[in-house]
Parts: sequence; C-alpha cells; structure tokens
Amino acid sequence: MNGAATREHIVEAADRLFYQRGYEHTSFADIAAAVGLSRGNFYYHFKSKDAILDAVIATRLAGTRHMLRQWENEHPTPSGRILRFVEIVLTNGPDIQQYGCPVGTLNTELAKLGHTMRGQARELFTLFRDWLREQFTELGHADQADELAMHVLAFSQGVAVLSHAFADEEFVRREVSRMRDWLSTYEK
Amino acid sequence: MNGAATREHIVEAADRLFYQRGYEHTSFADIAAAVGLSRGNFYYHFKSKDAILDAVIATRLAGTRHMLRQWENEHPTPSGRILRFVEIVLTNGPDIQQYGCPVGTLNTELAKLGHTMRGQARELFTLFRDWLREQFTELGHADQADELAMHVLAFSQGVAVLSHAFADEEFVRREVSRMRDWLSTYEK
DNA sequence: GTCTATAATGTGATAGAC
DNA sequence: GTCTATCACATTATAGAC
Repeated sequence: MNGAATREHIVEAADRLFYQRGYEHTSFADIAAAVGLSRGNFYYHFKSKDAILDAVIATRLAGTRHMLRQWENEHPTPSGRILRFVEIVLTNGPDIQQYGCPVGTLNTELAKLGHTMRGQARELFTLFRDWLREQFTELGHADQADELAMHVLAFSQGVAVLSHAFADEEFVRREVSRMRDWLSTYEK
Repeated sequence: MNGAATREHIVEAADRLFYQRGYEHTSFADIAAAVGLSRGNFYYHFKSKDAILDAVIATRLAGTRHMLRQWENEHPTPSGRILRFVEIVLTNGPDIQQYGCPVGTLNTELAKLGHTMRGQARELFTLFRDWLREQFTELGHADQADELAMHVLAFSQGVAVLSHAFADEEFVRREVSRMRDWLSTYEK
C-alpha cells in the first residue's frame, strides 16, 4: 500500500477512536486493528503515540478551519453564522449524545493527563472562539465580542456534557431554542 | 491501623486522585502510595478497582446530599438556593480551573470507557437536577421546573469545561453575573 | 512497507508468610 | 491487617527477516 495513504488511514482511524473511546483508552493495537496493520509495521509510520495525537490534532485543526470557511460561504450574515455554530449540537446531535463534544472531551482528558499536547488541543477551542468573536464584532459588538464568543462556546459545552450524560434530545432542542432567542437580542 | 479507618483513607485518596488525574489514569499503586500501604495489602480492603470506584461514588453521593441540605439551611428562599448553586463555580473556582467539574469529568470519562458504573455517576448529576427542579417549583415555575434546572446545570458544565481549558477567572465571574441577571427574571 | 518475535514496563490481581 | 513475592496480561516500543 502507498505509504502516504496508509498514514492517512492511520490518522483517520486514530481520530475516530480517540473521539469515541478517549486518547488514553485507545491502544496502538486498537488503531492497528482498525486500519488492518500489524503492530510492528505501525512504527514505520508513527514512532510514538504522541506523534499520532499530534497528527490527529493537526488534522482536526485543518478540518475545523475548512468548516468555518464553509460556514462563511453558506451564511452571509454574522448572526446566521453564529446560529450555524449554535446548531452544531443538533447537526452532530447523535455523535455528541454518544461521545460528547470532540473538542471539549479531548481538552478535558489531556488536561487531566497533564499531557504536553494540551496546548495544541486548546487551539481547537481558540479557532471557534476567534471565529465567533469576529462574527460578534461584525455584528456591531466589538466591545464585548470576546465575552459573547465565550458565552456561546460555554453554551455548546454545557449542552454537550449534559447531552452525553442524559442522552436527552429534547433538552438539546430547548437549549438551542433558548439560544436563538438570546441571539436575536444582539442582532442589528 | 484500624480497618475501617484505613478503608476511609483509601476512599479519600482515591476520590482525590480520580478527580485530579482521572479514573483510568490512576493506578492501584498511586492510591496505595498516597495512603502509605503496600499494593498487596490493598486487596484486603478492596478486591477490585471497580469496588473502589463504587465506594468513591457512594461517598460523593452522600457528600452531595449533605451539601444540598446545608444549602437549604443557609438559604431560606428558592432563588437564594439556586444562586448558591450557580456560585459554586466561584466557590470551587481554583479546583475547577485545575481539574474541571468533578461530576462532569467523571461522567464524561466513564461514558467514554463504557464503564458499568456510568449510571451511578450520572446519579450525581440527577441529585443536583432534582434539587434545582424543586427550587424552581417552589419559585412558582412548576410547569418548566425541570427545563430550568437543566439550563442551570448546563451553565455550570459549560463554565467548568471552558474554565478548565482556558484558566480564565474573569470569564467565570462574567458568566455568573450573566446568570444572576437571568435568574432575577424568574424571581417572584 | 510489511511482517513476526520480543524486549521492557506497568497494570490489576493472587498467594502465602508474619 | 500488613507485608513480600509473584502471576497473567496489556501496553509502548524495538530488532531484524522478508
């Protein structure tokens, strides 16, 4: 098999498993089995578990940047873009209910482990934070744009944690509805 | 040493370590070292890691029930009691910043591990949920008491996750202030 | 690039002496 | 109740054949 393609398969499998089972709880053997490789061959592509995590986070960062640009194309207004973010807890509802928020759970886990890559995981949060701040600035709230961005981020994390714990879809809908009302008070 | 006292010491140490490092990342050796016991002697008191987790959750449940009764004694009005809950993210600010919410992070971790004790961990959330629902009912909002309780719980989890990730105390203060304003619209 | 074999370590857990 | 010694197993990681 092509080396680059194999590497890509490994990162994809690791990304999914880290999300579904957690980083620490996922072993090399799990990833190797998911890709269909022997454990030995694994080290030809990645020389440590941290190296895989590094690649996974880099992939997620790139994917998030791409998604945010897409949201910008699909929604011309800043309030429409913020609403698109808020609705991610509905769009990804089933995944969040089963596995939590991929950004929040990774950050929480790496922080507890005292992992060196904690800062890079936080960058995933920062991407959303900065993007939301830009939208609130464009909406005419430059003075409190970061505060509002953090508030929307906190909403998403609170909903994700409880959706994961209680598996209650109606709760998610109600919270999104609540957020829509709140957002409308900040529209131009 | 007295057997019951040793057992209590083990549960205390395990409780703290599970919170600070996570359940999976804490080994028998870690707990034994914290208590000052040999690994071998450990199994006289608890015959499996799950048994320790069981005891830790039971202790936390009892502690939470005790705390909620105390809050009821200290705050005569339902709005005062809800506010007391909201302010927990300030009271326990430093711990939450370093280790996250003990309830939220345990629930998230056990859910990802597919651990059998997941349901008992969720009970910790349910204690707060039911208690908050009672307060909102007493406040005259019986029809949407559970929805409001979940909203307040989501607030606490969102703030905890982001406080843990960004270590931003000012953010916590602002969110509490925002919550106080929101609460005031539901007061009698 | 892929494999098997294996090292080195840490883990949960047990046996048996004191 | 506490200890040492040890087992069985999974883990990350390496060496070397193909």
